[in-house]
Amino acid sequence: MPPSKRSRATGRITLADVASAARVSPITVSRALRGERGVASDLVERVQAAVRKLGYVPDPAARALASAHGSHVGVLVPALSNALFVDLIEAVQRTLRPAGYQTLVGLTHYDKSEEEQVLREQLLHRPAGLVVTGFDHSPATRALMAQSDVPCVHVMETSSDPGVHSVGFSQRDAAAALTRHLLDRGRRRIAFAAAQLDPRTMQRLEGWRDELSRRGLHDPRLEWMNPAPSSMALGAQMFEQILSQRPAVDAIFFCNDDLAQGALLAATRLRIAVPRQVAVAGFNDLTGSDQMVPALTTVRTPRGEIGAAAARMLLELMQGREPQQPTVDVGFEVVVRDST
Amino acid sequence: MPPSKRSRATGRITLADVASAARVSPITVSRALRGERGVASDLVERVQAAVRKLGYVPDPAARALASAHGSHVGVLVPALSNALFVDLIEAVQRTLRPAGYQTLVGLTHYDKSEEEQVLREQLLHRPAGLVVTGFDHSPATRALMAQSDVPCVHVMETSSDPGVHSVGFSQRDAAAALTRHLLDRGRRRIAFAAAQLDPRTMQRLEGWRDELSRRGLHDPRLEWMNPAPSSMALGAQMFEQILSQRPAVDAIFFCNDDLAQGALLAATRLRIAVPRQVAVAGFNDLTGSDQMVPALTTVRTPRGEIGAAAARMLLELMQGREPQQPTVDVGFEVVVRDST
DNA sequence: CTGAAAGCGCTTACAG
DNA sequence: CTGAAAGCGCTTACAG
Repeated sequence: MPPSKRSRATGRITLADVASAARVSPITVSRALRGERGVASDLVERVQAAVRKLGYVPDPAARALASAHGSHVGVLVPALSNALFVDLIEAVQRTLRPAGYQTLVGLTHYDKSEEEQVLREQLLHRPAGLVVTGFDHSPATRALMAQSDVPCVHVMETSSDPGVHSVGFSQRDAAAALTRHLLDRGRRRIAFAAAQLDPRTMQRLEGWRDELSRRGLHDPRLEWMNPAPSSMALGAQMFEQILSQRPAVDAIFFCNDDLAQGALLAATRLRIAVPRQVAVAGFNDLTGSDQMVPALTTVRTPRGEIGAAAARMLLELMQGREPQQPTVDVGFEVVVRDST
Repeated sequence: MPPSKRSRATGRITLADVASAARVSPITVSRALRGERGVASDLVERVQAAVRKLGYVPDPAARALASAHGSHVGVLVPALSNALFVDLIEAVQRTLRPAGYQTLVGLTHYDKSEEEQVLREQLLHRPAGLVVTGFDHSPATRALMAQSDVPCVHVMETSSDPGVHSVGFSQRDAAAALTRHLLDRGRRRIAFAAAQLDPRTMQRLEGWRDELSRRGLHDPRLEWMNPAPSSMALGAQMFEQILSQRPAVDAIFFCNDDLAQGALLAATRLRIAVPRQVAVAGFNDLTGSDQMVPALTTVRTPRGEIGAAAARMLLELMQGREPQQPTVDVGFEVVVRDST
């Protein structure tokens, strides 16, 4: 029977209905459902029975209004066009959903002021928690996060600052490890080719520099930094440019796999022998990298683990507990294939 | 000054604050802000001035509780691993955000019962509107959507059923057009290779069948249907299988670009001449397809337009207006490159 | 065209 | 350990 048009009643089963069915007060139902302890176990059972019988589900809006926050978590990432973040979000969502939290994705498009704007909107919706990419934010963004006292976990990078929670790995170490691999293969004129130039890319640049400087092999003319968005097409273009302007280069380390994939396709087109003439390496081990010809050497970055671990950490924080470790380093793995 | 610990006051600027500043009643503020007409223009101005002066922003939770629904839109898509849906979501979000709506992404993983579950959760949050992929839902899903009376726009496919709102294109016609292109190129033994086997893929199969049957060229043994998730690796594998088991095949129509990209890479690896020995075509024109060697012939599907048009249509519906057209067909384009 | 009252469905802070 | 009251910040339905 549809509710009368003139009434505001929603016809919804409410907490009050459960309370009268269980013959307890609404507050007790509320407490029992949220697992607050200090509720007699027989009452909890009566409440649960009534909930099952009536098919009661709490109203998130009412809950959000009455309590300090909603039952959703905001996740701020640069863009979904980078498959890295798609994997991250899938993992976050998979961990949070069973705990009853919705995931609200905010896209910053690698822009600090857009991030600030998105965060502002997200905060209006009073999220129960926040997952934020990296540490490079505008002062206003930092201030918003601090004021809001919404639990927050940073991902992709790690920090040892007190009070900061993070899950990631050392971008710098990972880049250094890959560079070391190229050196071990006998490469000496190793170019670094990057696009987008986000903070993590710049950390990879540092790792590459560290490793080469240490052996006196660092040559700033082999740094190819392009602020344009990363893409296969750009990788192809950079590959051609680098080889034509620096013919002696014997390896190129691309800061992301899509660039490297584009480079490998350009090599096929131009009939440039990889790795014989020039080795090509990427970063992130994205879809298709193992299918390239030759298969791409890269760094596998465990974004699935990062997402899951960050979500678990956030779950602790949202329950008012301090996680065992404020920082989780999930590591990385150099995946050697045929392109180096 | 932080709010007293003992008070429930949030310190937030409320509609009541705006009302007293503007010297009108709270209801008038509410009406003015929602653009409800029938509010004197001088009052509207006073309200707007007060809002600006106080920096007031409405509380979504309170709004959601008091009214029938929240200020967010649920978007149900199969998976973010298919770049198609990433583009769709970006476009939806770009259109909805300026109108004050948040986008809540629900992932169904190509599973009808998971879709049902996700929809159930979404509905609990009382979305203002819904964007749903396709028309193939479980009976329970259909019932939930019908009962909820949340405005809903279906995307990717179109329907002419009364009362149904949709934005998409004819998957079947698009596949037929691509098949025609292959026939025009002189191909006669054209295989159809598909993965995932979602409804749209099956419609493409029909389009391929239509076109070949019409000329007496349809051969069911050239249908390669694999329910596994679509990927470059699978495309490579299917390519090898098809050529070894059906050596006379002179073209392969892959139902999605990632499969076709994998096939092209396999061809490079196996030194099979494309398109000389066998033509390869894909579908969707995903990132990288123009970079392949040879560049991939495919069908460009305007998911950006679909997302934007669907969001605009939903905006109308959420304002209680009926859109000019209940169905928008955005069309498609066969993009001929070098692989056919 | 405008408003006073009631209510949306929960949880908080207090009291016992 | 449990509850009656008040309140979160809006909008609805009614009346004028």
